Amino acid sequence: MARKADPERSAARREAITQAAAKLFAERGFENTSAAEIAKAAGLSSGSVFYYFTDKRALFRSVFERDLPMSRELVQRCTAGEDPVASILAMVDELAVEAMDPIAPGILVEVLRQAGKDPDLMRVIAENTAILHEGFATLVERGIRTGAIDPALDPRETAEWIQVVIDGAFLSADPDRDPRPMLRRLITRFLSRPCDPAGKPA
Amino acid sequence: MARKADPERSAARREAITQAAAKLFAERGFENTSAAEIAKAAGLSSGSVFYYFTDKRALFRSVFERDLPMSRELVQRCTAGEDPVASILAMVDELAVEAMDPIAPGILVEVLRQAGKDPDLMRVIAENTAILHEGFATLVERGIRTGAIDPALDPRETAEWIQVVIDGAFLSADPDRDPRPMLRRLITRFLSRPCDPAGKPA
DNA sequence: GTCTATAGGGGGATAGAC
DNA sequence: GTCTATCCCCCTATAGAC
Repeated sequence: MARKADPERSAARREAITQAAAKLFAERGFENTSAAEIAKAAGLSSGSVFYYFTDKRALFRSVFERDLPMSRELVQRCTAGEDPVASILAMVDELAVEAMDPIAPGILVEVLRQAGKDPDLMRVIAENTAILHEGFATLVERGIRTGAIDPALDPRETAEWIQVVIDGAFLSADPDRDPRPMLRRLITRFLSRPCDPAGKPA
Repeated sequence: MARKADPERSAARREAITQAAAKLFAERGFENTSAAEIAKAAGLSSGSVFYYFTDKRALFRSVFERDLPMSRELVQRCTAGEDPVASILAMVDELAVEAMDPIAPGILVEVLRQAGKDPDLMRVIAENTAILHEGFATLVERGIRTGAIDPALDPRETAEWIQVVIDGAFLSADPDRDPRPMLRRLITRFLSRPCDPAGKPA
């Protein structure tokens, strides 16, 4: 029985607003989604939205602040593996699964657009990118040392390009189509030494 | 000396508005760019903008309608070559050069967002994508027949993935960095038969 | 054709009751 | 904490003079 200042109920409310906002922002865009619409979708009034969030941009940021712990966990888990190339592919696979979320393309596009206008959001996004970048770069470097990855590659630049390909996959994601097989082919061959058969040639 | 209804002056005006709009839309987004700002940048009044374009969306579309003839020409020129893989790389190279335009990431993001809201714009974009898609698919098929490309690949799906990679490169384009070398590596290896050295192993 | 002025509508954020 | 009501700014698109 909620007494006062129930922090659980409060957190649940915030989360409900964030989720409703994510869906609407992805479908209709930031500027074309009014606080009133978000409030309605979350089952409360527009006044309450501004009780939980100082303004609309803060609400938008909350969508991505949720991702930071997930990215950290993903990198930590994947950099623990033995085989660097397999670990990279595991990371890519997991990120690709997120791309199959129906709202993924919309929300990616929207965040890129808004990041240029909101320095706070920019920081959140940059941190998320940096976390993944570090993970990929570490694994690429490790792969070069073990000889599984082409030593002609620069680890940081290679990490960036892996992210470029993933971003591309997010952009044109189709919930009905699993991007992972082709992503694996792209990345495996991108990383491999000039004439080696990739990883396991089957 | 311009007499009346000078069609040249008129076209130049339209073009000036379109160019100013492209820059501002890319930098600040569609909704955050007012007709007055575009007018000012193009050196006329907001009323005149609506003399040349029925509404703001039509103005946005005009930015991309310019691209259609360019894409057609590009495909025609590149499908005329002898070596299919080299032709694909030539197409990718040319598209990548466009990605080095400072406004490229912004305008790509913006068009993806707006295409979902404006069926007319959607048609323009779909046609441009289709033109490039046909070009790539034709070349992939040709490459499979000549034995230069892995026959395990489906031409249309492969064409889509080439475009995915290009879109990714556009998204994170940096005017100071030439994406072409890495794009070439990605695509060459993506296409090649399982154990062949890519194209020219040097 | 190009301008100025404005009608007309929408929505972010707040005030204040409950 | 949650609501309703509303202030106030901005912007698209048009009207009408020149």
